[in-house]
Order: sequence, then C-alpha cells, then structure tokens
Amino acid sequence: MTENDKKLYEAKAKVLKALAHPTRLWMTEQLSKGEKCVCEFAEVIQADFSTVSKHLSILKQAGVVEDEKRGKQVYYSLKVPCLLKFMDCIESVIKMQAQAHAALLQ
Amino acid sequence: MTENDKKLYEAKAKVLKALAHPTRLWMTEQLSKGEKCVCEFAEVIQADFSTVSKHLSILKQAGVVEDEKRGKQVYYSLKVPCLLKFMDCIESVIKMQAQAHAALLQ
DNA sequence: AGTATTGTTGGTTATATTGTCATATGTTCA
DNA sequence: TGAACATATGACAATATAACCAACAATACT
Repeated sequence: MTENDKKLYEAKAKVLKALAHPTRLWMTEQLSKGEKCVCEFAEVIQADFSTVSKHLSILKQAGVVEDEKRGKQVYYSLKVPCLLKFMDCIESVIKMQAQAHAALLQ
Repeated sequence: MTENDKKLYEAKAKVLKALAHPTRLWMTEQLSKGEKCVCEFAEVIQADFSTVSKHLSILKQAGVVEDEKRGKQVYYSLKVPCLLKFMDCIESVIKMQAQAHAALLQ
C-alpha cells in the first residue's frame, strides 16, 4: 500500500464518517428532496442552531453538500445524488440483520 | 420523526460508521475480491492481530461481513456486494473536491 | 443608527473510538 | 497431554466527536 493509497482511503473514510451520524444522514436524505436552510432543519429536529450548523459544515467539508447564502439565510443542497442509491444498500444490510435476528428467535 | 424512524437512522448510521475507517474500508474492498483470514490482513497492514480482529468484528457486528471458522483460521467474507457501487460514488465525491481544490489554485 | 433574525465559531464537558498489551479460547499436531 | 498457532476479549491510555452555551458576524427592517 503506497502513501498515496493510504491518503485515498483516508479521504474516502472522511466522506463516510461525515455521513455516519443519524442527524447528518437524515439531513442528507432531506436535502435530496431539495435545498433547505439551516433554520428549516433547526425547526424540525430538537437541537441548537449551532449543532445544526456544525453538522452541515461537516457535510460541506466532506464535499457532500454545498451552501449558498441568499439574504439572511444559508441554503444547503446535496452535491452528490449518487449517495442515495448507497442508502438503499445500507438499508438492505439492516433488513438482512433484522431477518437473521428474527430467525434466531424462532 | 417517529421513534421508529429515529432507530432506523441510528441503524443506518451504525453501518456507515463501521465503514468509516480507512482500515475497515480497505478491508471491505479487499473482501470484495474474495474471503480472507485475519492473518492475511495482519500480514499486509502494520497492526496488531488484536487490532485487525477488532476491526473485523466491528464490520461483522454491522452486518457488512460474515465469518466462518475453518480449522485454526477464521475466514471473513463480504456479505453485501452492493456496498462497492457506493464506493464509486464516494470516489466521485473526492474527485469533485480535488477538482475544486485545483481550480482554486489556478 | 438600532434591533431582530439567521448563522457561524470557540470553549467546555461528556462520551465514543482507536490502538496496544496482556490474557483467554479454540484448534491442530506431535 | 501439551506445545504451537490463530484469533478473540478485556483493560487501559490517548485521541476524536458531539452537544450545549456564549459570543460574534452579516443581513434586513424600522
């Protein structure tokens, strides 16, 4: 494994890490339906503005979303739609696990 | 957001978290080429056996890989091939970022 | 100018993750 | 049986993350 390979895996892991949080995952899925401002997120989930802002900033730094300031508000939008297909795959993992678990109980 | 939804996002995040580590990401990709035992991984990366074993156990607990003991060795294999398509998407994120970064330097 | 609104950033504390060492478990083979 | 090998597990220290609060910045409105 070259030094370059290592950096590539670190970069990929960083993107995954950005997604690997319930709130950020939810946000990402929400953004797939269209752009949203920070205030809209803050309204729905029970969290501080600063918490929401930081989560979005992590997604932005990972290259998953982008932001645009319009007036007082900052609108975030999904930059990488292909991520959503991935989510289907993740869900399939969970379903498999649920089935395996159910089988154990029988 | 219902209680059930919440749990679903937590479950999905757990799977992503399992993948969100350079070593585990690499392992997952390696396993896509075929099963491997712990010793094979330990040989390639510079890490303790226990470290390798723990990483694999995290992937297993997340439902990403499965293990089978044959003789003295434990063989791990990828349980969810669809994950690899996701990796392409992750790479596209990185490429976009690299391009954006390059653009800044011009 | 002054104030309310919308976000961001820094500090702090609580919690989670990672890697390493030592130890325990299970398997094979002499 | 017991020695050697392959792996798992528990304890621990170092580091990273997350959430909250307070302070700050930018925009809009009066």
